[in-house]
Amino acid sequence: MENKNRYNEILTKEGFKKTKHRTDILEILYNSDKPLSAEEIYLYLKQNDSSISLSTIYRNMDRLIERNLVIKNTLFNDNKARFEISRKNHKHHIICLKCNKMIEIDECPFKELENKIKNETGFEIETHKFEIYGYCENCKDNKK
Amino acid sequence: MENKNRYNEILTKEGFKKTKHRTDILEILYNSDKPLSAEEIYLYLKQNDSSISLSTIYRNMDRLIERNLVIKNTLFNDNKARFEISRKNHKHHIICLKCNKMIEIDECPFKELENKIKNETGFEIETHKFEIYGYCENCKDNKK
DNA sequence: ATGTGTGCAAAGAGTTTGCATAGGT
DNA sequence: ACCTATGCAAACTCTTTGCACACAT
Repeated sequence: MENKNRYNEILTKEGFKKTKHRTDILEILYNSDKPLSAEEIYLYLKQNDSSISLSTIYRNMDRLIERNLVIKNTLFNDNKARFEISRKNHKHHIICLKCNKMIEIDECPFKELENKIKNETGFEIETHKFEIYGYCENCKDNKK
Repeated sequence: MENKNRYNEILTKEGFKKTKHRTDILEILYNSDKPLSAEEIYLYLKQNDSSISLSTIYRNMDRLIERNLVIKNTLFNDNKARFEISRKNHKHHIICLKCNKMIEIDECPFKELENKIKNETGFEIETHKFEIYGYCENCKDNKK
């Protein structure tokens, strides 16, 4: 956690109060290379001598998502929401169907495609989701 | 529902008993142009003078997914699972963030990318998800 | 001082499970 | 006859909400 003040300015501008919980959540997501569930955030704080209630996490997520500071990710198959920081350069992942290991995919090759689809459908495009699923090297010979 | 026997052969081969509920579910998904939630399937049958319990739907889904006859889709943001028939040529969609209107995207341009990622990560790739989100022509001037 | 933020417990929503009965082979 | 499939109700998991108190501005 190098810079606890990373989000101070933005929080003020967006009308948020700067609370410890809010900055904690944002820092955890900022420093994570993968989307985290509410429970994962909860446990992280617990293991680092802090404490927070799950309802506080969910309530903050709602507001941070509204202001586009956080993105809700439902790409796993366990019906559990995960959250990630909204970054200028978003990332996609490849996810192991057995152990849930995730590796980032560097490129996002969808800019052209989005333009094409915008023209064809008249949609105003906000975002997209793309993830690949399979079995990682450790799991692929032992899928069950 | 043109052909109630579409899945009979497959069901037998996969060790399923041919029950009315199972073929109903498969036909509904087969004839739907979008993924359906368990409740949507439940209501569809109810409105068509049939009846089924939600647990039956969920139990069937688990088994049909195991055999790759059905795909679980978690790409919506409401933490509700949706199910779709597994087709030879899968489709991607663009989804309106307000009214949930979906339009199919014709192409699936990810075959090359999958090969590249397979080589880079060692993953054995099973599938991928890709959807685009935005506002359709009707909703884009009135997002709230 | 005011309004926003928080914890706790309870409520909600979606999904899963145990058990007795019904139905397919 | 056997074993799978189903309905019902209860249990479970994740998320949301009401309320009283705490904290940031």
